[in-house]
Amino acid sequence: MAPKEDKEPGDTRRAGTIRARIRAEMTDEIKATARRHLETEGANLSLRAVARDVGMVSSAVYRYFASRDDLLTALIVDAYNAVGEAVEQADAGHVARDDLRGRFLDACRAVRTWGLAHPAEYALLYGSPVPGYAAPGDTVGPAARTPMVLVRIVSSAPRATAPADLAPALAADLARLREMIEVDLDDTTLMRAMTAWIYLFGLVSFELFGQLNNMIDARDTFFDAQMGAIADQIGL
Amino acid sequence: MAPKEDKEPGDTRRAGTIRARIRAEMTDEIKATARRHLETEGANLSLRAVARDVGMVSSAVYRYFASRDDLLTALIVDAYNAVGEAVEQADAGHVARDDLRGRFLDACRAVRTWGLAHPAEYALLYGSPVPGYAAPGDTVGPAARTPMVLVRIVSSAPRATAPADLAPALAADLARLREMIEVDLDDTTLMRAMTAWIYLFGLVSFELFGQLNNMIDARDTFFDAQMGAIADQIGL
DNA sequence: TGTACATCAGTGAACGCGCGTTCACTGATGTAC
DNA sequence: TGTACATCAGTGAACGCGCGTTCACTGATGTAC
Repeated sequence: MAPKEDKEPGDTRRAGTIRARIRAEMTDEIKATARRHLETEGANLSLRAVARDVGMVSSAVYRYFASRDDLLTALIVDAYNAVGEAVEQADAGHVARDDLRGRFLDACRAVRTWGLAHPAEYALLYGSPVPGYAAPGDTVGPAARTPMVLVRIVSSAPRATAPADLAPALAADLARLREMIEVDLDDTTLMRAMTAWIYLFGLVSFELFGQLNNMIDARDTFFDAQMGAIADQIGL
Repeated sequence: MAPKEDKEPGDTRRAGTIRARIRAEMTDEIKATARRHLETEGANLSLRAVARDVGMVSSAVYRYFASRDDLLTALIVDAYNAVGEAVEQADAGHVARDDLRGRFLDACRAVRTWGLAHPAEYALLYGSPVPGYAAPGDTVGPAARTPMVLVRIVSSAPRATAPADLAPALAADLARLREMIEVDLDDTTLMRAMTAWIYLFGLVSFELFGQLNNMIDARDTFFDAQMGAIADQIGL
């Protein structure tokens, strides 16, 4: 992640002034309006349409975001943080800390609930890449919040007895990953955490993207049953 | 699926005439060009740009497809058939018919291979829904080909001993599903087949949509290891 | 085998829109002395 | 406390594009007799 000068166009570094407060409010309003537009237009978001809805001329948006892509990035970062926070709170709210399976299922349900409530933002994060848009480094921190919760829960389980027998290249990936996330866990457990992570988002994506239509109507039950099977699989 | 009059605009029912042959070739060329455009522009496909590339005026495309959405539908149907066929052939090519685990893993690899070769088409099928586009019934048959292969493999395994204990609503979904696919298998096995199906596409989507970037470089090995874990889980 | 008529593919102009981004500008708010 | 100057938010016009779809039309291909 390049440590680029974090100076937005027209940033008034010191908060507290009326101007700074209004600026923050306007920024939020633009983002909120853009989020509403995502619902109907998907990722091909129109900066002009957003400006119209906010009630300003299209060029004025450039006082807040340097380009359409910058606005998209802000939405993505916000959305990653929103899911991440929902999942973190779901886990934190679980009083029985040693009920790992319960904590795991609650965390998973939090992702699904957030996704159902914000399908367009979910699609922005986990759906098809936006053509011509390259996510900057700013997104990786927020993006990691949700998998981190899963990893912490899974890594609290008793260690697997047999060491994993993995190809060297994959073992190297896992070693690097382990350093990045700074959690102490063996290869088998890390692979299991990834299984859970991938399955969770695969399932939510299938539901939100319509792949379960005309097949499964009992969505809540189906979700619980399937995530339960994965919890079994990863030893929770 | 409504039995709508299957008459395309300007359809010359009897093939064999020069005109009909040229028409078929032009249709293919338009679709091929549109597929190329998908790679760079994603689902917001421009009919005019496609026409330009084919070398005709934009209005001429309307002799072949009634609208932009119709063209999209044709691409989607073709793509579902392409993955489906790849998976069917992978399974058919597996000589040891009782090596269920091998057949399963080969079928899964076929999906991934196809996806890596055609990422834009994959995204069209399994990524974010295209804003403003509603898939017509024509797609459900082709879409079912891939999961059908998985179901057939999984259902060849020995039956689970204990009957599944599922909520009535979900059991009803599964009963309906069982009738639709006309395969004789118990609830547990059907749920397992769905686990495999969902995990497979979750994993391929994560890889193609960039969620594994900067995490896993040994993609082939990771895929095999993860799908192997799922094969264990579903008793193959 | 020839001819009259019907069908079809493709053209080019038009309708009525939309877009992201730049630029010179005005008037209000904030800051330093 | 007052004043001069700097910063900032928002305007409105413009640039140079793009889009899907309709329509009247021409000229070529196909069909029925």
